[in-house]
Amino acid sequence: MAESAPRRPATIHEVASLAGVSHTTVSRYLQDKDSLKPKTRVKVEFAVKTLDYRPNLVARSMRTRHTNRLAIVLASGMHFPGRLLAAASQTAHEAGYQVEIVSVEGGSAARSARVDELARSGQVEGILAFSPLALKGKKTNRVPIVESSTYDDNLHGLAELADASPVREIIEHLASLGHRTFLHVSGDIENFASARNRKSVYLETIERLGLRSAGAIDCDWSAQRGYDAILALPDDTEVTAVVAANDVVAMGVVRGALARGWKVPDDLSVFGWDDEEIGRFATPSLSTVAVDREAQGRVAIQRLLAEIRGEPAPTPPEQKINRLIFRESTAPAPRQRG
Amino acid sequence: MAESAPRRPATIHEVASLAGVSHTTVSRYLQDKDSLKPKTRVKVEFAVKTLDYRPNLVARSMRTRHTNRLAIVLASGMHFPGRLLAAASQTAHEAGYQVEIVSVEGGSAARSARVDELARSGQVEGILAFSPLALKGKKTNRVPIVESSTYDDNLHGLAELADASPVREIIEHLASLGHRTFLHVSGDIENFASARNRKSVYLETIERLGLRSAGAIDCDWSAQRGYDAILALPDDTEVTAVVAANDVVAMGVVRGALARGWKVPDDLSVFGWDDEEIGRFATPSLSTVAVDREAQGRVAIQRLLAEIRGEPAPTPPEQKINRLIFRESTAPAPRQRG
DNA sequence: CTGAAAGCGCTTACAG
DNA sequence: CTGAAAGCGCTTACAG
Repeated sequence: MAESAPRRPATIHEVASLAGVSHTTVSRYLQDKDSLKPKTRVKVEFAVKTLDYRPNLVARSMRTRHTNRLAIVLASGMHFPGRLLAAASQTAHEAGYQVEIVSVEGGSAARSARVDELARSGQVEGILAFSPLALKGKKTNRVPIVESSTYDDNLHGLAELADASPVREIIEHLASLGHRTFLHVSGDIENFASARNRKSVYLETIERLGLRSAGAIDCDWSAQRGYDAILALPDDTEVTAVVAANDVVAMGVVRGALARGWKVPDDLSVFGWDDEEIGRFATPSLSTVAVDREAQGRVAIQRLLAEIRGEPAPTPPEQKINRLIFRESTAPAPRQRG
Repeated sequence: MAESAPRRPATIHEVASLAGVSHTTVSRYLQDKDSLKPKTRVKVEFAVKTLDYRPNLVARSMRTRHTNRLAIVLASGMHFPGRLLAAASQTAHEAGYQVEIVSVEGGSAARSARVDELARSGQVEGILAFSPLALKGKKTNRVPIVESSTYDDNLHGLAELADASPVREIIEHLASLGHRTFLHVSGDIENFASARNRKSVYLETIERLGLRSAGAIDCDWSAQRGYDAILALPDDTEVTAVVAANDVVAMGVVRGALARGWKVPDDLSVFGWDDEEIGRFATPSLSTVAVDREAQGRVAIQRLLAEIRGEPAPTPPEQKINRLIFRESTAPAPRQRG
């Protein structure tokens, strides 16, 4: 079993000596095979194959001062947007970059320190951070960092992209169905700008439309908190519609309603967020917001690339990133309450 | 806005010259501050602070021939086991390694090529692959690669860890409830060893216990396939229990049953896998297999570290990794059918 | 078209 | 305790 295969990879010098040329020529072959004369090329080709040579990318990076790598930073344990990352990776590849995802542990300070270190390590040329950061100190000496929260914040007010704008649409839709008193089970307000944005849009819209809110409960994106939020409502609550932070929370809300003997959507309408597959098949299926994760990933990388190149931020895409999907968990408000 | 901050980080030489010492001394300071005499240390300390110096890790790696980095490879778009990765990262950190996650695109061949390239790039010291690979060619010249599928396969028969052993327990449990005819909606058989393992354990157990199977349907881990599998059953099917590949598929199965007018669990029992939060709050809540993702992540990294160090594979942990959870989606078999 | 030389930013024996 | 020198594996002007 224990192969005695050489662990040490071949170097460019070994290739050169086997081929009987200088290492300069081998390097040239690596950059552009056609720059060698055919006879030389064949010799080098043979040596590369024989030794199964691959250039050491660390050495190359050191010399070229380019790693062609970007990092996406997530908080450890954070829900992982697979489709967003796939799209981000692909966009980066098309621009000649490899993407790696780094999961950072600890509190905001520890995470920020790790990101700062990464940004100065010379290992990557740019960082996309989905982990909430608290970067301090000089921005100097480090590669560009695009923060997704900043990102959300910057887009606030830009109707097409602002992460929170669907909240307005959700409430307007529910109001058109006769709902008058709402409850918001927010996301992790403390750590996520998107959660803060949504909450503030919720409150603004309630106010603007002259509706009532029974509260905006802070939460941690967990189903249990959604469940608890419903159980905490008084028996004579006038709430007939709940806007939940995401589908997981929404599922907890639905279950909480059932536990109280309320029917969904007959007695209570519930709106989720994320269009999770499992919510589409739940009973009742969840009304939700489908987010174009691919577009988000693409746009985020494009922003980062622009910063790296020193170009102005790219214009946001035309298409809507968020789309409301109406399913079984929402219905007209019940007569007796509203 | 456009800060004119120097993009180029300070080098060790600049620190040395500001401190009035040799760069050797600065390097020494980086390794062990106490190896300098106090007066010198203060000077270096000051220069490091002033220039906001961080060593270039690429250069360091080149010299030390160590990157202290491991890669975890996932297939692009693949469901992302956040808790597993968090545990894997932490275990690696404790051993002095940073972990990066690389998402690879394309078919099996393209993905394998990318992994092979990574394994020879000198950028990482080991790779943990959760993407199904088809590595060919010599194993030589590349860093250790632990494949999660191989991993599952190796553990097959090792009751405590084998990924598929809960299937046996599930069937035994359901049989004890009077179920006699089963349906298995498998995972992605083609690409995942774990899916293959579970299917074969399913078939073995059915056989061993003298039960009946209406089939083991290949699937892609999607709810839609679970739904379709149920709709495809004949009206007079004797199936009273379904073992689904995961909670998402199970949710599709439940919904499919409802669409046919069957009650869950009264007419049909459904078992999922993964203990997803959303399935805990679904109605009916899903019976499922809770997987200790943290332990999986830890063990996988430990295996990789052992290979890197040339040590024998570590002994698997004592505790069970999988635990059955019985919820509302399973019940005794209906009288009229079984 | 090819080679000799310099250098990317570090670390590590080796002297002193 | 500190410094001069060599070298990690590449690429890139510069000559020829």
